[in-house]
Amino acid sequence: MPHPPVAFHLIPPIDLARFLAPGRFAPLYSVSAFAERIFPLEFEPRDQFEQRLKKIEEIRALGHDPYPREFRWTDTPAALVEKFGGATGPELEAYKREVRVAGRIVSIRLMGKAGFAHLQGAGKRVQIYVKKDVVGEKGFRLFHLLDLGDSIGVRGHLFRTKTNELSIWVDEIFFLAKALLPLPEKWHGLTDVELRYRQRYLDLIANEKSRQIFMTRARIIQELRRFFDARGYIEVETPMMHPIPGGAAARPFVTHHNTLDINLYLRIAPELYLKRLTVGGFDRVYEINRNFRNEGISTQHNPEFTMLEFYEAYSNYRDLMDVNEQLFALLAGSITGSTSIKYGDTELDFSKMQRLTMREAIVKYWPKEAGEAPQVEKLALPGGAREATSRYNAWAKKSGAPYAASKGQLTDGEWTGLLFETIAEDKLVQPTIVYDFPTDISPLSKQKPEDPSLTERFEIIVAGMEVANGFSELNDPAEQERRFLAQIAQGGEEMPKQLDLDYIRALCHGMPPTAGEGIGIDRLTMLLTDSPSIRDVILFPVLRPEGGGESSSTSEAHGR
RNA sequence: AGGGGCGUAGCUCAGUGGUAGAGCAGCGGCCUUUUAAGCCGAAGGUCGUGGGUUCGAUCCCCACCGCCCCUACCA
Repeated sequence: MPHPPVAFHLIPPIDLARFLAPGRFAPLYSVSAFAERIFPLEFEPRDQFEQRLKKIEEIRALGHDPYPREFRWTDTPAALVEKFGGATGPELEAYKREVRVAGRIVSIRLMGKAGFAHLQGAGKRVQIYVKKDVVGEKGFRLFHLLDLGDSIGVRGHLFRTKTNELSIWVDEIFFLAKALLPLPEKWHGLTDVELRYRQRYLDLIANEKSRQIFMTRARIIQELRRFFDARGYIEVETPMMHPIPGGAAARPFVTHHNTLDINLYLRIAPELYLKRLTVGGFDRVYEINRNFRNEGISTQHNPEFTMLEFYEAYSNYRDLMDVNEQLFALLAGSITGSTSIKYGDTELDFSKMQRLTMREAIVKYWPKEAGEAPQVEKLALPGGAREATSRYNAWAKKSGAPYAASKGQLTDGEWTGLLFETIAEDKLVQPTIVYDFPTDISPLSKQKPEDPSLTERFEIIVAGMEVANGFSELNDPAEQERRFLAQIAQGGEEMPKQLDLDYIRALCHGMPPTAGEGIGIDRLTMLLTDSPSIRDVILFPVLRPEGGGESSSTSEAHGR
């Protein structure tokens, strides 16, 4: 059986005599003073908190540092379960080696002069057996002082109990850290969603499912890095604080730099900086990082969210579509073991992606009850999308179907986009590439040579969610300036207020033909972990502050 | 922002117009292979907050706070 190398030598052994010298563990503060200070903060339950503070003193009295510096371990609980889960009692007896294991105590069963507990570490539990005869009087007193939630280390060897559970026969207990507050209920765990989000640390301890989701999220990001690294991309970090927010249409958060005395905006997209890098000769770049949008919160929106953005010189949006089909199939396979994955009540098949132009999608998902579907050619005519929308809306009003509400005057392209979102987007459950977006709603994409009203842009929609958005990047500085100015002229809170002149200047130095794309990591993770809400895949989603934080009606970011 | 739902012990949940209950956790006791350990005993609550109706409100009504879901917003 494998015996992993143990890195005991990395840190020189401590001088125990000096370390345990009298007074060494004298409390730095009085327990009751701590309790007085902390309880205005309302950490509950107070009785258990105080009980445990007293135990700290008793642990000190036994000669243990209640908060020691380290513990040299040989195996995690998870590793033991993995390696020895199948070993029989006699096998363990024959292969009797010393193990040193650390973990959090998640169950205790005390029985007079012996007892059992479960140590949880690296996501798995292993049982320990502590016998007074073995650990001695003091060791057993320490065992008695343990609470659920405490961190301990043990030294011992593996065996199987009468009921055949893999367990550690403990020779020595090392106290590692005190838990002053109790763990959630051991059987039902933590089910209150609000508590799960606010106190994610408890959720992670108590709910294996939650732990798995975040492990999977980490693997997804790992896989993505591997995918792009293998294709000659380099990873970069561009600014999160922008003097001019750009690269998307969204309301930014505002912050202030004191020394420079300027307002800065938390970025709504890294796009314009990444393309400056393409100008600079980084032909393949990607960034995985946060964007911030001062907008609504829902099961699909968190004010800060993680995007992968990547740019590839000398390619176009068709190349990206092909890359995406590979990437999504590969990810689904490596993360879930199959290209067909369960999401809610449906099976999503990532082995292929339907491709539809935006106009085709409108025609395909036009409700029969709303009358004859418009022709693709009709939608392309001036006023065509608008006419179709009003025909649809007339029916929607009567039938109670979603209404395509427009604010103000819309252009043909905006009508097309609106109609698409109203009737088609949420119908796109199976992975679908929707392409050829109207120019009017795609200020950063290159137009189609044969039809300047459309751009070489696509989105990947899965389970009705936009998970990716890519295009052939507009690199004509004159055309880019025209579109920026049009946006500014149009106004509105989510439109840029100011021309990003340096970006135009960068384009003037010549950006090679480039294809670029953003993939929403949070939504991708939702799909691959079968999570219905984005908050299930974000460790600390945005919530209102606890205890009724001040309601600042003077939010600068809103400018209202 | 609008609609619906929820808020009872640290956690998971019952419950009632007459002032509150269980399990787990915690406390005391018994128990040297248990495993949602068991047994005995004691403790733990401004029933989210504030008003109102009522002789009496945790329950009914109103407002507020927080969370969840749907809609809206989010190219």
